[in-house]
Amino acid sequence: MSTPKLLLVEDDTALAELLEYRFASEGYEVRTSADGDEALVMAAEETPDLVLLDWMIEGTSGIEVCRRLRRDKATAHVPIIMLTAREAEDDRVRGLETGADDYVTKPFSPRELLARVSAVLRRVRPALAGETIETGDIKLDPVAHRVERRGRSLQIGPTEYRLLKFFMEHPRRVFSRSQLLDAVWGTGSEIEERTVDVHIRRLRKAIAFDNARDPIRTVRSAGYALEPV
Amino acid sequence: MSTPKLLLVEDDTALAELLEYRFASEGYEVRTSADGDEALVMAAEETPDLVLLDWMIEGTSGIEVCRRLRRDKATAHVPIIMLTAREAEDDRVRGLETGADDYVTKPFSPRELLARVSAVLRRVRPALAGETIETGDIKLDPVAHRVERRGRSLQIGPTEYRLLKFFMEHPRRVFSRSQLLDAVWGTGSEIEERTVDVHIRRLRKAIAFDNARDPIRTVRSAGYALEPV
DNA sequence: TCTCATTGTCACAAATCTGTCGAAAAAATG
DNA sequence: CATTTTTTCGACAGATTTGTGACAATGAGA
Repeated sequence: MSTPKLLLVEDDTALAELLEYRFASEGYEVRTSADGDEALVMAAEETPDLVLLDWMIEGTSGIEVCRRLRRDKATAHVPIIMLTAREAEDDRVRGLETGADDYVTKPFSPRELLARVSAVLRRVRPALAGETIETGDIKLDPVAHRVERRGRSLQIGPTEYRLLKFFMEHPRRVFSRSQLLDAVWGTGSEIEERTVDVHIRRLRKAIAFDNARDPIRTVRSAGYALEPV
Repeated sequence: MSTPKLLLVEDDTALAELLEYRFASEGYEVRTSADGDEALVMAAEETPDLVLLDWMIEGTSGIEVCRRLRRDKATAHVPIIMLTAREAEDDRVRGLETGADDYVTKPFSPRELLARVSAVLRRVRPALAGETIETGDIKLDPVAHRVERRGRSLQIGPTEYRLLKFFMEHPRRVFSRSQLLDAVWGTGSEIEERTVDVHIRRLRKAIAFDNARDPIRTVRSAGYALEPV
């Protein structure tokens, strides 16, 4: 899974370190700069997934950084959350008008900022916020109805898709044919149990990949299970 | 340009009226409800573009309304801004975790809320804010009502235009025929579902380009999606 | 009024999916 | 090793779903 990359622009060293630590421990990759111009260079070097921008930094002002980020095509669509002083409503409004996506007023708790960051990422890049299911090397995006393995997208039929999705929602667990019929075909479907085998085979074929190991395990006289590769 | 539709859930009548007035005069279409359950019904009737949700309402609580909005497929992706009391940080964090996009703490100025709403809409549906949207090599200018691909402008009918615009506002996502009917033709239109197919074909034809890949993906038994090329 | 673009439906063709069989293969059993 | 049980595999006909061309109705603009 890709770890979201944050760019933190904050000249209060103590606060910066605190945040860096918290975000890192939540699985984010954080790069920090205390200076507006330096931050712009860093953003140009490696486009971050989200920018945390203190409004009151020395040198190039926050609002100017925001504007320049928006102007450059590479960073024009990177979400920006600004960190502002509580009182300055004007700043906040101006920030939103300039193109920031959001703000958090100081003092804030790291926990709150985390929730905010994740909410914004969820909006902008669902895949980063974990709306997709990942099992081993298979990724399934329910919103886009798309399945890929090792980055390559797979061609997969409707029933196989539902079957795979069900398996991925409950990895490692063994399901009997009748359980699968209930879960995937719907309760009370009058379908031959053997038919499940056929769809398992079709699913296997659909997700087969070069010589990668088959992630679907047959449990003799019990059913099938998906084992993350 | 289309006027953004807001749903305001607020049981403080005075505040509700104030906001209604302000937003209306800024070109928004506002529907108001003082009650959670009623609000859910209203949202189901006509999907709003954004929900303003007071956290402390009588009856069904704000958090519950939020959760239910998220659960229903039709409203799952409608942005929600919650209005909370200043102190309750826990509520705010919980709200963001439940799926709200944003919050504003009371008391707030209408001006600030306006900026916030417009920021969220810009992020989620740029076309509502009058910005041009770009998806892959297709560019759509909602103000000029023009579409171009790789610099060359495309001839495109009204319905196909709305369809494309909707797709471009939600790239990659799969929409069923009935969702498309609701979104593009308007709720409750009594139109044959298969008609969507025909317009998809017309749209495909309109945006076809030399031998460029067709960006509209058919998802069998599910619907259609726009994939950036 | 006439013209022309647009719209919603339909019917048919094409593509794709589904559930079942029976034979072959593989795994347990004794 | 022979037998029994269970799973895999290939094939196929019927069913669903989607693509496409044609057409009549509608309505805006000349």
